[in-house]
Amino acid sequence: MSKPDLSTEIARTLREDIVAGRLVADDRLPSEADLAEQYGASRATIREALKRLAAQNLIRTQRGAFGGAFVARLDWAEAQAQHATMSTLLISMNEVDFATACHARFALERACAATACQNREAAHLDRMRAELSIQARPGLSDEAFCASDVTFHRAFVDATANPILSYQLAGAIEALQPLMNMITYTARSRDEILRIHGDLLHAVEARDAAAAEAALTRLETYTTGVGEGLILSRHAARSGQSA
Amino acid sequence: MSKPDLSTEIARTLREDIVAGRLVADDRLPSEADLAEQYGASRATIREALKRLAAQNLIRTQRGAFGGAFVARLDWAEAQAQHATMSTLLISMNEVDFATACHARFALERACAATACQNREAAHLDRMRAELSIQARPGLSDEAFCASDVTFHRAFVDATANPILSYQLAGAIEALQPLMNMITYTARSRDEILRIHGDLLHAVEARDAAAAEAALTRLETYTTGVGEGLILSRHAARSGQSA
DNA sequence: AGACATTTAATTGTCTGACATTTGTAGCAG
DNA sequence: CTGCTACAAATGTCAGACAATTAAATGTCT
Repeated sequence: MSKPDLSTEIARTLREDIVAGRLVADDRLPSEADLAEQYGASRATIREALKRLAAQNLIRTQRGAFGGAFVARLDWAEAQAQHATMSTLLISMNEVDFATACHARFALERACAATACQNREAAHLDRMRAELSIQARPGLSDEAFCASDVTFHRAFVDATANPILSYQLAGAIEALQPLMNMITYTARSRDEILRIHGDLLHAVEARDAAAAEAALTRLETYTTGVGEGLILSRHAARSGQSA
Repeated sequence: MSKPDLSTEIARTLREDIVAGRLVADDRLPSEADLAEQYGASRATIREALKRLAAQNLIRTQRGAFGGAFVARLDWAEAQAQHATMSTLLISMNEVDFATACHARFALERACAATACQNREAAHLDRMRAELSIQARPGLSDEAFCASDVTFHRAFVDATANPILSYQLAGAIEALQPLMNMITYTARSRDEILRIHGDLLHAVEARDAAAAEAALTRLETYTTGVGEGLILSRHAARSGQSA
């Protein structure tokens, strides 16, 4: 067991104080000078520890008189963004194959179906309808179509009115979107997607969970199929080139 | 738009290089001195930037000759732990009520049922059986029971053989466990839990997805019920005291 | 008294230069 | 070939200084 760095240790201590609730949102930490004295470290070391916490969105700092480091009020949106980038990295680094990613994404989204059908309100339906009409616009760029795709699905999971589900799902959907885009740009048929999105909207509107799940399953099947086809043709092209 | 700190900017630049794949796992970053020269900043500032990246598990540093900062190979387990602590904080800070947390947890876990039943192997069943027998031990401490509970459910989601699902779910399960524990310590009947766990195991063994989902739903209903009861009794106690 | 300008003090952000510590590599001795 | 030593390249830490920022206190004018 190698001894960790001092700054790492200090960061760990402070982090535990926050996670355990000994330091609560908007509490002010001692000034860097005070912390330095308290931990018997130099200001530079303390600052490195604080920067670690800041990178994890556990604290925010303010300059000037009566400034300092404050325990951050971590909100859902911020955490979601962080979750999404971490998932993105994870997926790209571990080279998850498309079928696995696709399966996970829709399994998770199906988990929202029943709750979304139960709790959806008019505003959610409106958001979904708005995105649907955007997606139907002729001449829409691929980028815009994909962005609207994400928004549509986020509106769907938000309809669960469960912030935990929203947080988990929206993070996952955003993280997997680059993979999805990759195939959208080349091969996805917008008509088929639009049809399924419409079915999903109507299912949620009718509070028909089974139909919503069925729509998502169809979307999964379709997307997986397109992806597989692409990979096959790419393999064929590659072996053709390398031969 | 206030200008962000230099160290923040440098961290952002390097992070983008990593996320965009311009720097790839195990690549070595320039030394702190080189980076300082390159960015026109002092070593201290560079170090603060690097510490931020280290806190996000994007790089790891090695001391000594030919040491330095290397792009980290982010693995599932590490990310999962980070995901779990972030979720824990989020839940405690936003004071999610028990019913919402419970519903989200089981909705997500049910999302795994079909896949787990399809892909489960003997090893997964063995792990689940082992935990089940631990949970049946008389005189088992509450802490040990809860720990085994977590392990049991993680074995279940691992049976999906889908690392993305495992990552998402295990993070969520661990994050919600403290809330679950809170009620376990006081009121949960182990017999009922054991019975349902047994049913879940048998459903997975028989590859019966519907039965697995049903077991999870029963567990959700039971847990939610116990939680509600506790909250009610607590409210009653509090109003009794404060009156 | 009230509005506005100025000073002040506290605090973070950055720089500089130094030294301590760690660790792979090269060279040397046996 | 093995083991020891010396070296060099990094990161880790420290001390002290100055710059920049900001809220509060103080002063000033009307």
